[in-house]
Amino acid sequence: MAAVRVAGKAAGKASAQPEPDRPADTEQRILDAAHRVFMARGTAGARMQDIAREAGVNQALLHYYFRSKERLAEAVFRRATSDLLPPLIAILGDPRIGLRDKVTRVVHHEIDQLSRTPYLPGYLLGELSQYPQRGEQLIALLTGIRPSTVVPGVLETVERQLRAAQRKGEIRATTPQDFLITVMSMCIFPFIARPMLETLFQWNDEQWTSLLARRRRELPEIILGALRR
Amino acid sequence: MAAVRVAGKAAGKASAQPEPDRPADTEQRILDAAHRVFMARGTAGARMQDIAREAGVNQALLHYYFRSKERLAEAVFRRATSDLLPPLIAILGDPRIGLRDKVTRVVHHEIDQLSRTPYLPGYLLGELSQYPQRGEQLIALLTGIRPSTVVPGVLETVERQLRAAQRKGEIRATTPQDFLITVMSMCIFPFIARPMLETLFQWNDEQWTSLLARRRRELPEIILGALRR
DNA sequence: GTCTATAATTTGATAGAC
DNA sequence: GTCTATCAAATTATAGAC
Repeated sequence: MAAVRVAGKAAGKASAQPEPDRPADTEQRILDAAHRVFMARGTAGARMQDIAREAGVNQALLHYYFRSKERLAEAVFRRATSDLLPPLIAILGDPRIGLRDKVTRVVHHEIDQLSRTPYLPGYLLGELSQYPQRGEQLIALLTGIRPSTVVPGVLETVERQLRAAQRKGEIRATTPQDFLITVMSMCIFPFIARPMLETLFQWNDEQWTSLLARRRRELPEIILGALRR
Repeated sequence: MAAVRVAGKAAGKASAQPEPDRPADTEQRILDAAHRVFMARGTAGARMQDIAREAGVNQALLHYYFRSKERLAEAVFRRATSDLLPPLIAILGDPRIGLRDKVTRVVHHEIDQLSRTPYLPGYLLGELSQYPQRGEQLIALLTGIRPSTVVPGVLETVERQLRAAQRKGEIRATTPQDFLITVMSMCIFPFIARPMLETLFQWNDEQWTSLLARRRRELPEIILGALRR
């Protein structure tokens, strides 16, 4: 069924380890390889054999370290969300950062991050819609263990700032949820839709790069404009 | 690996056919069933056996009508894009519809359509990132056969309208591609991100419905606000 | 820890009766 | 056209040597 190729970086030494290039931490090598394969093909489409080849080991080692494909999938999902969400929450939840500055920083952070890991959002959202257990995993990750106070905290902070700006007549009335959805939509959607956009608009890589640079620059004003009354 | 359940409507008579509820056109029943299963689990995660059960026939019949899973996947993809894109193009490409009206109509159409088929965008964009051949299928569908003039036509029309509005000082300078990406981001992203939003915000169905109604009402103004200089 | 070989299961596809 | 039975290949997982 002719699927996409996995992004190269065959035996790249991503992490830090003494050895010139060989062993490095095997478990880490496997996790890195799994990350790439799961990102590119999704959990259902990923093959243990491909991950083994990508990691430069045999398939049995995958089971030695991770027991089963499901466990490996969980580990990859955990790492993916850890890479993406905490920095975002740190910015959004910081009450010392004003609204305008906050929007700018989030836009820049998201576009920079996703430029490096373009498959990430499609993978994450696909996982969340296809496997209900990932939702619980997400919650668990955000909290340590118990029902989250992290997100409510962020929402409260943002709400306070929105209300203040609204009182000053700078923006229309809106909920923090709507605000966050707007910001995320504008930042993330183009990455998920990239193949469609390239097809519809007959774009090459250069035009894509140019779009990203333009939106990185203009999105903060566009989003703030969308909030004005 | 515990995947999502396929949306019910077990033997629902979606199309038009004389028979009370039984045979109906078998090929159509299979395609409907395949549509539901592919939407919910993606092509890689879909199982021919599940589709057969969903259609109330045996697995051999699937091959009798569609030859292979790949062919069936193509048929589903074709139908999905046919449902989604042409109406959108009809609105966007119509030069008689003014910019403001156009945004409103697109927002309403998209949110109404996706409320009925919430899996559609996630499925489509997932397919397009995972199987390069879908891009060509998409092009072929938009044109009949040869390199498309449909999308360029839409872009030209929209660009003319954007330029006119810009000359009148109503909006900032922007490309039709940026404009369309903004509109699509705002309409489509929440549907792809729904499981994440429900998890992060601890939402139930009612709160989701309420969000959709609110955004259906407010998005046109928000988007037009985003365009203002 | 890592390998080779192989088991066990799943899954797409076909043969052939009706 | 539709079914049952079955095949062949793919894929996850394990046994056991080194």
